[in-house]
Amino acid sequence: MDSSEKITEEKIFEAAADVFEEKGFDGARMQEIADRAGINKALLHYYYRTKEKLFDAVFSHLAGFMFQKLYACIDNDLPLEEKLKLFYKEHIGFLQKHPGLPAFVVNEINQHPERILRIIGSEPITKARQKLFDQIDEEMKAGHMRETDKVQLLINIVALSVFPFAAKGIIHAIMEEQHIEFDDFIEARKTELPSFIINALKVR
Amino acid sequence: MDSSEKITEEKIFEAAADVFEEKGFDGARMQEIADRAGINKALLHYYYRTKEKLFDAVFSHLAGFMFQKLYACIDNDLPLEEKLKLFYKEHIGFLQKHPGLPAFVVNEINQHPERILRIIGSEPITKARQKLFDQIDEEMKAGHMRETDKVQLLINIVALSVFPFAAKGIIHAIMEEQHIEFDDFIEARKTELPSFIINALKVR
DNA sequence: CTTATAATTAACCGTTTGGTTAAACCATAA
DNA sequence: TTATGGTTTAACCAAACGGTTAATTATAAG
Repeated sequence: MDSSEKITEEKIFEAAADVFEEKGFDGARMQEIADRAGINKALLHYYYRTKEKLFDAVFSHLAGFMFQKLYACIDNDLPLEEKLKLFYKEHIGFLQKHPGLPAFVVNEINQHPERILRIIGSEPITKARQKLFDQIDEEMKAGHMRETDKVQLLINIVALSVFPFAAKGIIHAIMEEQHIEFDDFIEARKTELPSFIINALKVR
Repeated sequence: MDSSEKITEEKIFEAAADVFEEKGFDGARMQEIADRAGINKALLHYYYRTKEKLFDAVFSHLAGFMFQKLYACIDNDLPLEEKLKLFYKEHIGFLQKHPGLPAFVVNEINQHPERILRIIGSEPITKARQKLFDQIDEEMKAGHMRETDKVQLLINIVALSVFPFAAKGIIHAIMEEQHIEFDDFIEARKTELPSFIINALKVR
């Protein structure tokens, strides 16, 4: 066997990730995963005993990947304004490279909410979130921003970048009607969103 | 037959709507729809020949319903500030009554984008959207709000109300960790979001 | 080379799935 | 009373599905 080839287990995992992300758990077929991995269907069950086990491996990897990247974009010591600018640049950049990820993760969690608990409660993510909350508290106390509910604000920030990807089918259709390229629309948000949020938080 | 009973076709349609909304097209089973409608499975195929046809009927009804309600909340002659306050009150109120709708519609469109075209391009919806765009243009020209991309703004407005429902599984988990009730979090957004947007649009 | 073990396959299996069929039911009107 | 036509059912069907089995091939150690 060519040693430069990917090992079988890895090929299976990657094919499974592609198929699950495209079609979801219910729509995915073990046969298609085997075909895309270029192997026999029985080999799937040799490495990952059941569809559920294979899915679990793929899902926790992808969901963990997504949340880890999200919070990594927040986890720095910049002042809030700079943090927001960097966040949307990096986070939207990440989503551009993985445009199908939000819809997949969001949907599978909606149908099996228990799957999220390990991931969202994990140590580094909890810490990054707390750090952001502390920073917001400080800047509010210092009078640099108007009084705001921290949790509401966090959800607002994330909703604005993630929603167009989670609802990509709809947004794409609307863009078509407005004669705008989806990619251009997204690219513009990297600078549009920071100023939108910063304005919303200004004291007056 | 008791004439006060719902006619069979309607019972089927409602059961199908429930099951499809809960499990999606791939996860839904014709047998379960029949069971919930209290009828024989063959009767499904008597009224709606195939699963696809039944799904199409349900989906276009639900998706049309959702978009129609969304745009109805915008379609009035109030000034922008008042319009936003009323919009979030009414639209979030609607979503509270149908919390599973966004996730269902968003997901099914992602997997079959062609399904959306009829709905989003329909006459009344196009008109309501154009009306909002005209109003934004006027208020910008009059100097009542800062220069903003209209399409970006529309998506921002909708993202903030819809996202927590489309990603309900995730948001619910985050709320649990923060010891907040999902319903309270949503209720607060009815007033939180208008002031957030209005602030973001203020000239200075 | 021999042998034990791991990887891989073709063929198969039981169950579930969407869908069909033929007969029964039932209101209605001639 | 009975013919009629829409409605409902039990039983059935072929295909697709996730998963298993038993045999074959590759790998490496003694």
